[in-house]
Amino acid sequence: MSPDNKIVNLQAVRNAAEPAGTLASSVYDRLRDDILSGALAPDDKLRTEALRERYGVGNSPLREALNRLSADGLVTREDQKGFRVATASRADLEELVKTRCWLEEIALRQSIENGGEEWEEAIVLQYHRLSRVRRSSSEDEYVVNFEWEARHRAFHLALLSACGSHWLMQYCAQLNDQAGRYRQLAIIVSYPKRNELSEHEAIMRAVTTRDADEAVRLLLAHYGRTAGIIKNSISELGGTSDSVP
Amino acid sequence: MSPDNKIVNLQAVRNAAEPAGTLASSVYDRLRDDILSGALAPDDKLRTEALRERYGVGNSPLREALNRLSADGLVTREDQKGFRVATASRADLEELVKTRCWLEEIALRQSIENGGEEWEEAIVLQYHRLSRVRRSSSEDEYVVNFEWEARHRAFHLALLSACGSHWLMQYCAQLNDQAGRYRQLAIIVSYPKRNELSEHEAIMRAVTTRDADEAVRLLLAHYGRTAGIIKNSISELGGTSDSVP
DNA sequence: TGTCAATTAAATATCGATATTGTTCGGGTT
DNA sequence: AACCCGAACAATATCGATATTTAATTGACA
Repeated sequence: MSPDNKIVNLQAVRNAAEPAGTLASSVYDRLRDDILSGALAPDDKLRTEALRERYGVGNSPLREALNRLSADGLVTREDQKGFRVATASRADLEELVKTRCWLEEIALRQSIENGGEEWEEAIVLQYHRLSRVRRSSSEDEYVVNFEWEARHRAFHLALLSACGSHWLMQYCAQLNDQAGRYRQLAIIVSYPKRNELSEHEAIMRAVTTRDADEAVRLLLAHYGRTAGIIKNSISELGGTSDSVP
Repeated sequence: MSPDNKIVNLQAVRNAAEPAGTLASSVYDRLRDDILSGALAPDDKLRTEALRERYGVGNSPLREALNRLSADGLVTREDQKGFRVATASRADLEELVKTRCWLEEIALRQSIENGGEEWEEAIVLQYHRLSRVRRSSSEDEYVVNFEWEARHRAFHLALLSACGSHWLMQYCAQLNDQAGRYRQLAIIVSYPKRNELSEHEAIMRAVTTRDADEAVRLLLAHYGRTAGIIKNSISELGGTSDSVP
């Protein structure tokens, strides 16, 4: 009956560009984008009053969205004290990258072992889609391109999608989003010249050749390099709270 | 300033026996217990009307609790259709155990590598606490003993607590809870005679000796055995919906 | 008579305005 | 300077109104 709005369970896995049947879901999506894109800075306190005005909604849907986001680890919640954007620090980033490498190595090896034709084709498809959009919306300066973000995410998740565990997929998706937030925070400082596309292509080749060791090596190097760039380009992370005044 | 109610972020890591400052948190705790103990059966649809009456609260706190639970994967949510208790199946159980073994092996090895005195002592302490309570509240038949559940959880998490990643800890805690739910679902059928305490003791010994391979072997065997028992004692999982009529 | 479709009725989720409760911050007192 | 009190503010809870989905019933047609 319902067309395609039946997302199973994992809120974190849903794609960004959906009609969002309920108002709460819509606010969830928009807030999520604002946090991931850095429009809402780490540690900003999220006053319900301000947010209601910002998104033009009532209390209930906003609160619901915030609760879901706190589940994703994008905002923190404290009883009687409200919500704030999750903090960001060098230590957190290192923990994040470390965890991501642990989990994605497992997921990737499992996928290579178990994945069928369908899985391989999905990767090729997602790579193609990724290669068709530019990283930045503007030519001159960096302006976040949500389409690129979505496709980048889709490509990386496709690599892992045959791991055989919904749980692990969900976790990887979550860590992926967190890493995306750090990327946005850092990229404002330095718009990288690195040709990421070739790295993605190399990963795809190793994967479709079923060379697990090589694929893992490339993937972890990919993350390590990104993490290095981020760390270097960030003097200190934290609340430059110039949003939602 | 605030005494000790400042749980960082992970709702899933919090202990069950807290004052719960806000109503929503209180409902969250109670609902969680009801699901983990099997009082609310898998796939039961959670009608807000019934639940509001059951817990004597209004709409908002209930909805908030449900949203948090859906983040923990204990309930599922679908736009415009409400909430239900997460389903349970043999396939899900296998996926769960598999994932748990992957993640806990990493966490345990890391902990053994990085953990200090403090960590070791915490394990010994938690083991002691676990050994002081009975599995069942009643002598004759099985009646869930929330104190045992809490300490069992604490012991297992203590093993992993030096892994160096909040993320990984959170995931392990979540999978732990899920496994706990299956244990409850199965134990109703067969109250096991197995002496779990000796297994826990063996794990503790291997860990405190820093014998990583042996510790991992024991831990995974522990989970495998439990999973086997559960699978055998369950004809078919699913809604024997005799709760919340 | 049986099946399918359409319509209606009941149930349930969503939403926003309002009321309550808790937290924070400043001024005055010991 | 430390402490307590009260006013202003923010978060949380309740309730009533609206929109949506699920089911049930009816009517038409094979």
